[in-house]
Amino acid sequence: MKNTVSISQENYLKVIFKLQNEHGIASNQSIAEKLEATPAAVTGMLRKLASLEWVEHTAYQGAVLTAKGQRIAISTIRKHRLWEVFLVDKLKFKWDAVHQWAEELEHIGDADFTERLDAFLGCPATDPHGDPIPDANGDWTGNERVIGADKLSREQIFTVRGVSNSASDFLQHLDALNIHLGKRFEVLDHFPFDGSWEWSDENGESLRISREVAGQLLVELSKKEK
Amino acid sequence: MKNTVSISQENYLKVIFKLQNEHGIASNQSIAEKLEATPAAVTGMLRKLASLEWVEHTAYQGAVLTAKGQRIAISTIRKHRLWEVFLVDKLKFKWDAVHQWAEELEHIGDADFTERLDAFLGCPATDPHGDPIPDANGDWTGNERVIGADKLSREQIFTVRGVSNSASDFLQHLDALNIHLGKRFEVLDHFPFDGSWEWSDENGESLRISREVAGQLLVELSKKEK
DNA sequence: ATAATTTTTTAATCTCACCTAAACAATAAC
DNA sequence: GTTATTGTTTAGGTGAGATTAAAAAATTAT
Ligand SMILES: [Mn+2]
Ligand SMILES: [Mn+2]
Ligand SMILES: [Mn+2]
Ligand SMILES: [Mn+2]
Repeated sequence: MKNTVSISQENYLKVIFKLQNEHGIASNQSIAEKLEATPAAVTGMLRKLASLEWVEHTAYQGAVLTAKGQRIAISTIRKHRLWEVFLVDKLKFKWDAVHQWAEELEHIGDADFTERLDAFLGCPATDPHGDPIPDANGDWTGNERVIGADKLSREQIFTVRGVSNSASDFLQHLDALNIHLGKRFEVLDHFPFDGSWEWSDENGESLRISREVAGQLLVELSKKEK
Repeated sequence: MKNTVSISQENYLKVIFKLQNEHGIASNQSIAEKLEATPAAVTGMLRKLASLEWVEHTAYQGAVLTAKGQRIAISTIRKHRLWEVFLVDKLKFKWDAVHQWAEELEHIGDADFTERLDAFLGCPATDPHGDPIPDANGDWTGNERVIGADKLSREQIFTVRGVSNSASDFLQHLDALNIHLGKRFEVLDHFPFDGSWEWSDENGESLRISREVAGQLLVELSKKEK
């Protein structure tokens, strides 16, 4: 009766959780892509997870987590993000290098371990990419005031709060642009031709931002004053 | 050609390393016991490790690590002990609770990761059980002055430096006796009848130590003065 | 509505690490 | 030096988690 969850199962539950939040249901193919596995492998695992009552699987439709499955997924995400904080804050990794290791560390430790880690890190609210860290009960509050940087208008002042893409090539590009979480900018201009932007930072230095970059940056509007 | 080492393989190499240091060669059965596997499973893995050139396996004799195998084993031991320091120093685990987690954590991270962890922990020389932590090159110096507490004689003054058994029941027993690394004692008496001892601590409190406990405590003699 | 395409499932295999039981070597006992 | 005992290997098999290739269902296009 030891219903213990395997590493592979945790990875599946985590991916299904994220897909389900985006599209309401996780399709076989979308799961396969994220996990770099074949659709056939996904079918097999979904049957397994369904038999464990962690997902509900409707043939040819896709999968949705049960309450129990969601609990496991959120706990894994919590551990993933806490470890990312550890890697950046304590081990001084760059934010583009932590995902791979957190992907392994997230499978280690029980509830007690996780609470110790959380306390040691000072109970951080977000991970190095601005993603919220669920609390020990699995609850969390996303920052509701955060919007995509491609939704801004001229003269708005805003603070960078997160990224919707944590791939290292994107994060390294942000480093090259000297864009990091917590930095404030003002929108100087927007160019419909290519969707690009001109922003200025707090020192008045102006920089150009491509549509691709703005589309994956999450920002929070500031009160009108600078 | 990706010659990557699996978790199971690292566990085998680590166990073979320790057995080989004790007995010159690691027998099939001794490996099986430590890993809680059957001798048949060990034979299979030894064939695999031999084909990877990490051990030399002579049928019916036993296994010895190659230079490459030794490198992997020592690196795993280094990671294990560094993680144990992390768990005790940073996450405030008791020393009897860290082994199980370190057994998993030791398989995570590359050389760069390990050096960051080492630096973060302040390059500790020993783990929470007094075992030496190999350096990044795989070199380490055991404390040559350390002897078993069952080798002491009356009136000798000594400091507890380590344990030769890290099982949690033993460590918890030491906690109950209020014996910890770094604590100094003096030998008051030794009783050949049952091999037990009488020691006194620095406050003059005397305590009785069984043969079993003394046999698994590692101590360092102090200069004659108290 | 039928045909073409895409997605999912099934079926048959694979690898890894393990198991039990039987055969076989090496050691120890007499 | 046979015999008994112990240790090791072989043979056959399991289960988890993958794979490829073919069949089947769902979706989209004509
Ligand atoms: Mn993972
Ligand atoms: Mn993250
Ligand atoms: Mn291990
Ligand atoms: Mn230790």
